[in-house]
Amino acid sequence: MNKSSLFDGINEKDLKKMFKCFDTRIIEYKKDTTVISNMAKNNLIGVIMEGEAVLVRYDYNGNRTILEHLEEGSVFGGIFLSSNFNEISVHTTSYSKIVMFDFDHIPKKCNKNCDYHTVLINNMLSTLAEKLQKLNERIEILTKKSTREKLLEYFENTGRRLGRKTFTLPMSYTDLADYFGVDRSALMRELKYLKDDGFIETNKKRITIINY
Amino acid sequence: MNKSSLFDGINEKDLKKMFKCFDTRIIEYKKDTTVISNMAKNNLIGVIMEGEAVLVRYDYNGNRTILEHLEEGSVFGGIFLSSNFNEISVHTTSYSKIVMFDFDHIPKKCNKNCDYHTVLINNMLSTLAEKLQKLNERIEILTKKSTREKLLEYFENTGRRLGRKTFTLPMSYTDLADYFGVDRSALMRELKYLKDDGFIETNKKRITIINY
DNA sequence: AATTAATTGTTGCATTTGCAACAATTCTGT
DNA sequence: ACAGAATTGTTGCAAATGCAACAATTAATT
Repeated sequence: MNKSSLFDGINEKDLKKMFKCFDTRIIEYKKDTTVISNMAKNNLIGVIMEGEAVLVRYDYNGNRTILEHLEEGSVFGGIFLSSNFNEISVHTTSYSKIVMFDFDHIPKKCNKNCDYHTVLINNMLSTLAEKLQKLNERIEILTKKSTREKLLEYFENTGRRLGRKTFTLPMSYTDLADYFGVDRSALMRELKYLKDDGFIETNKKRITIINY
Repeated sequence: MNKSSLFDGINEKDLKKMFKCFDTRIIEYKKDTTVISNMAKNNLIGVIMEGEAVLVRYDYNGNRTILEHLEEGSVFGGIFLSSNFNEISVHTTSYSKIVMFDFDHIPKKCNKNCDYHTVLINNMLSTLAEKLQKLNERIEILTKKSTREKLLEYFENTGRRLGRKTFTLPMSYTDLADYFGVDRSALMRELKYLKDDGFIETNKKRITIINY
């Protein structure tokens, strides 16, 4: 059950103790349920113990954008977001079991001074640092001026991370276009040009980077 | 001297103790000095105690990009960056006094169990959260499709934060274009269109949002 | 297995943007 | 106070991109 890096190194028994001490609620949700709305304004931390969900945002037009896919172990909460986001909520995309507690518990020195507390704080630091890394990587891509550069940078990053030249995209092209902040059809077009120019080969969502 | 939010709530005396315990180096730099290069690869945390600096990045073409302006109190370090950034360094833009120590000291339980330690960890959590907020806000802008939308979003955010419709840009238009990942001349052009269309008024770097 | 929903792939066209180049202005250092 | 550097402001033009619209394919639901 303990798949989240936030709880890494905390054993089952301590975790139970902690959940009690933190006044944690573990809630089970059916598919397609709104877990919390208006998230940016509160101080809750949530961890997906089982299932999947999405972090979504509604803009003033009512358009829904997926900000993040949350899977087993993912951590979410207002603390990770910009405070001028308005309507942010979490929706389950499958049956899910989610733990929620108040962020304030983390820095507070527990009166029982539980030893898992130190571990949890370290994990929280790592979790925040990881999120920062991801955001920085995305910014790096978003600031590239052309869609071509965005694609190449993204492919190189993915290739480097996996240590190989061929890989399957972890998301749909529709989502990739959103990730790049770019029109989907424009992305497909540029993808074709990249193939024509011999930079990559593709087969559905399988990408191969060509060494030139 | 203690102007950084990282050291908030830690008094002068404790700070000195802490610096000793953390094996901290306080170094003074002349203007235009490289403080550290290849930063993404190490684990150092730096805090600007006095002066100003920039966080810069050299890409494979040797082009220099300013990633962040660091002022008194700013915190920098590999932990805040994406690991696949290559050449990141810090350059002073004025005489500066900078504190550096290893990040590993922060989560580690100090053997003397100094009470400022808890405070420091809390501050570190806030610092990380603040950085996340800033990055999220920038991503929000970067994913807008047009320069016009980017400008409007940015102006609205700034106006909301300051609680007024008129304000002075905190950076040059050149830097703003970089922040948006957009060509500078294209930004100037769009700015003119926004004026023509009555969305804003400008006088040098003074912007007024027009209620329509 | 059949129906519906979602994603992919493609294209024409208008608009936006980047790029290059230059003059004007403001800022900085000596 | 001056010289050089940096920033601002503008423009023409080519290239890239967004938008709309649609068919084809694949995935999901009942």
